[in-house]
This record gives sequence, C-alpha cells and structure tokens, in this order.
Amino acid sequence: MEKKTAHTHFSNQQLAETFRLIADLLEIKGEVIYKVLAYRKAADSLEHMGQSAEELWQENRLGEIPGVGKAISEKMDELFSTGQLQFLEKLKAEVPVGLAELLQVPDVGPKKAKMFWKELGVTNVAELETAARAGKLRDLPGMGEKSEARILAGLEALSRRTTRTPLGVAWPFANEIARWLGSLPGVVAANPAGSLRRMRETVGDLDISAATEDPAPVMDAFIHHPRVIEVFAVGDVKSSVEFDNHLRAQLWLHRPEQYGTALLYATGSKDHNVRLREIAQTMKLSLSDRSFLQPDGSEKFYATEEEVYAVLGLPWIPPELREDRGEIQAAKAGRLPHLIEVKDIVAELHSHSTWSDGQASILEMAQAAQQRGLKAIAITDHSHSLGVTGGMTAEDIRARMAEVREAQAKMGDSFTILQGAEVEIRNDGRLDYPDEVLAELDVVIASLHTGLRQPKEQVTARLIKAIQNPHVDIIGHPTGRLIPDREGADLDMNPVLQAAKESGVALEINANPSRLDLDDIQSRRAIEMGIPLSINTDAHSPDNLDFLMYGVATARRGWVEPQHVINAWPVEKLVQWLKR
DNA sequence: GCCGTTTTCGGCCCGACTGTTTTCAGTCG
Repeated sequence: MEKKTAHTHFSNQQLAETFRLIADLLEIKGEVIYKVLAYRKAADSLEHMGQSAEELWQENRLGEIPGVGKAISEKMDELFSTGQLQFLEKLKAEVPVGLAELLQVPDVGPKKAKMFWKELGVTNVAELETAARAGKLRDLPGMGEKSEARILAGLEALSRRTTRTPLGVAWPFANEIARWLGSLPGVVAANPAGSLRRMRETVGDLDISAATEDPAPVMDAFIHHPRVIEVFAVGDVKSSVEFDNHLRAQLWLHRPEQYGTALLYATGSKDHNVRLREIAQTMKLSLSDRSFLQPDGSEKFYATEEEVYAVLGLPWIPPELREDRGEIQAAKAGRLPHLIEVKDIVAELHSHSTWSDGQASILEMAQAAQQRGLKAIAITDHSHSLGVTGGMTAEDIRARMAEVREAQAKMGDSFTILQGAEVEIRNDGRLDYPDEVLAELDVVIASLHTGLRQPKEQVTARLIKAIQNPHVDIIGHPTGRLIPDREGADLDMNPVLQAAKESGVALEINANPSRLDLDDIQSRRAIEMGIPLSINTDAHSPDNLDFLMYGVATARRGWVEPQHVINAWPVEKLVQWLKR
C-alpha cells in the first residue's frame, strides 16, 4: 500500500496539546468526565511514546497507541490530512478558548471556570484578575471573601511560576527536607515521592512521604520549618507549603504499618498505580494508599513496598520504571531489567580541564575521579572553533599530551587518564580537526553546540556525517537541549539512530541535569536497537563529577543495563573498544 | 471516549482539605 502524505506535520507534543485543550474545553462545558479523561489519556500516551504518531498514521497503525480508539484516530487523521479539526473549531465556538488557561490558576477548576464565564462573562485569566480585584467573585454561589483572596493569590503565584523545576534543583533540596524530617522524634521514615522519586527530568511540586505514630508534632514542625514562607493547607495527614526558594511541597504522614501502600501510592505514576489496582481487583482486593481492603471488609496493612508488590504476585519495581511503559508485564514475566547503578560506572569519558573552559587541571580532575571510585577519566577539552570555550588547536593537543603523561605518572598504574577531545561538528558536518589529529586521541567525542536551529534535514544530515567519521567514538549530548529553556535540535531520530547502529558509535547520556541528553525514551530506543551508550558528566570542575547520578537515573528510566554502557565495562574492554 | 482470558455494555480511584455550608461542592493529587 502506498504511504500517506501529511498535509500538515504535527509532532506528538502538538497533538497532545490539542487533545488536552479539547479535554479542558469539554470539561468546562460539562461533558461526562470519562470522555474528558479519555482525551487526556491519549495526550499522555502521545507524549510518552518513543515513536512519531505521524509515522504510525502513515501506516494506519494509530489504533496501536494506548488510549487511542476510533474517535481520536479519526481526529488525528483529519489533522494530518487537512491541518484542521472541525470538532475543535465547533467546540471553540461554544466555549471561549481562554477559559482553558483558567484551569491553570490554583483553586480554579472546571466548575468555577464555567461559573465565572456564565455569571461574570470572564473568558481568560486577565479578565478573571480584573473581576477578582473588583471584588466580584465573593458574591457568587459557594464563594466568599476567602475564596476570592485565594484565587487572587493563585493568580499571583501563576505569574511568578516559570516552568517545572529541573531535577538537579529539586532533588538535593527535597532530600535535605526529607533527611530533616527523618531526624525528628517519632519519625520512622521520610522519603521524597512523586515524580521526584521516579527521577523525572523536571518536577512540579515536591511530594514527601513520612511514617510516624504521632503525626501532629511532625506536621507542626514541617509547616514551621524556617524556610517555609507560606502554608496553603494543613491537616492531620497532609499539608502543603511553599519554601523560600519558591518550591512548593506536600507532606503526607502515615502510620508506619501503612507506609508500604502509602509510599507506593505517593510515588506513582498515576498510570502505574491504576495498573496495580486493576491487578488487585482481579484478586477481589481493593488497593488504596492505606491498605488492601479484603472482600469481607477488613483491611490488611503493609509497611514496605516489597510486601505490597508481593501481595500482587510481583517483585519490587524500581521507581524509575513506574511509568506504565511495560514494567508491570515485565515484572509478571520475571523479566525486569537489571538496571544500571552509579557504582557500575568505572570511567568518566567526557570532562574538561583548564586547557579549554574547565576550572581544574588535568591532575585535579583525575584525582577527583579517583576519589569517587572511578578507574579512568578522559580529558576531552573543546576544539578551537567553539571560541567562547578557549578551545584547543591541533598544536594545543600535542602540548597537552605532555601534561597528561605527567599527571598519569603521578596517579600510578591503578588509574588511567585518556587523551580526548570534544570536537565541534561544524556547520557543514565536518569535524574541527583533520583525521590525522583525531587518530592520535584515545577518545573522540563529536558534539553540536551551534547551528542547533538549522532545518531538520540539514541538522540531521550534519550529525549523521559526524557519526560516520571513523574516528568518532561518542556523540556528545546528541540533541543539544537545555532544561528547561531550550529545545534540542529538530533531529530526525530514526536515521540518526540507524547511522549510530551501523557505525558502532556510542551515544551519550549527558548527566548534567540541565541536559539529560539523550533522554529516557531515546535511550531506551537506542539500546533496543543495540546502540552502545555512554553516561558522562561533562564535568567542567571536580564537583561536577557528582552529576553522574542524574545520568544514571535517566538511563534507569530508559531500562538501561550495565552491559549497554561502554563506561560500565571493565577498563581493559573499554580501551579495546575505543581502539576498534 | 476507551476497553475487555471475568464484559461489545458498563465500568472507568477516591480520599483529604478548604470554604461555605448545616450535609456538601469543588479542587487536587
């Protein structure tokens, strides 16, 4: 059959946004909630699947997407074929589209949005603010002065809130709070939960769970933590605050004997939990955050997640896998991956010294790596065309070799320093050094730093040309994205992955929490294709080496095992691979 | 609107918190 050609291209992200908008407008209109949830579920699937919906559409395979049935398939078909969606246009004529953004305001949901629209003619956030300031909200049914003030505060928070918080900011802070909670009298356990525990690259609010027999003093201590600047809600089991760094956090308290179900519930993801509850239902059990409800109405409590999974006939599933991306089926079949861990990494293959924009000498970087238990480090300073970094010329590389040898002598035989460079991929896809210079290096990383906004065909061809250079070992931060500010290059990933597979080049998972590039989904596709990965910190100073945990976390979310990662191999095997 | 080795029709998670209420509605996770 002939392949279909799209009238208009839509990325999965764009499709997801379209269906989320439909869901919001339908909900405000008052459509049955399950129809609304169905659109949101389809949007989630589109966002989280590794494949492009447009490709599936071309092959008439849209129905394979979980949560996409006849109606939503037809809507995507119309979008690809015509660039339009009549259903949405009619919906917009019924419900002002600006009302959807009202749902972003804390304490404003579909019911209130509809009421503000019908009673006051409010159709967007700006009009809501005007109405609230004029004191018009307080007289509406179910509203009062307090509700009006909360919405005003919510509007202010909304204008202040930028984006989701990068993991690299949220993780250290949440753990500091959790450790502090754990040190309070009577607290048996305290953990970050939610997307933070699943190590998603960005997180919204922080979810923290703790176990104690005596919740009142713990809750009281929490809301009076010296860094808390606002308390939004406080109850016996749950409270919600904002810290002075503008991170918001919820604390859930549970009795220690219920902590297993509680932590599982709070960790999510929502979809993972839904699957677990479905399994429970087949066993005539009802799983909640507090217990398993038995058919006779009694409850059984479990203190650990391991016990909860065991009741369901499953092994414990690492939080990074809990995204409903096949982990439950794998657990059932006894085929969970043996996920890579930080301790599996033996070598850092992407680091910088004072020979380019790094802050430390080669020896200092090597010593810092050794202190962290590594057996080898590649010093991969920038090449000269990346002017801002003070990159090396070919002559600099030869001069640097002497310093590497000196540092190697001081480090002794138990630690290896590799000669490397992070070579710029120029605008035409050629590398910054001639082949004979590249041949002298142990490790060649090729990276894009400029021209990331080139058209898809051009930037993809450029990267593939670099992949095909026989001296290149690793592609550094392949897409060039920066979290949360900059989208990566508009790469066509299929041919890029295919080229990496054919050339046997490793793709990097850059562990810098502002990069995490490749991401979890792309990493999983790469290992499924048999492409080797390399997890590196891109350290510009000794303490940057501690970014490793974020790269490993991203790899774990991508189901990566140690054998997939070249710098988790024994050093001898790694060195041999580099010489291939 | 989606989905099905319990169903092609009838489910789809539900409890905590707040505010405005005299027993509940809306929001949130």
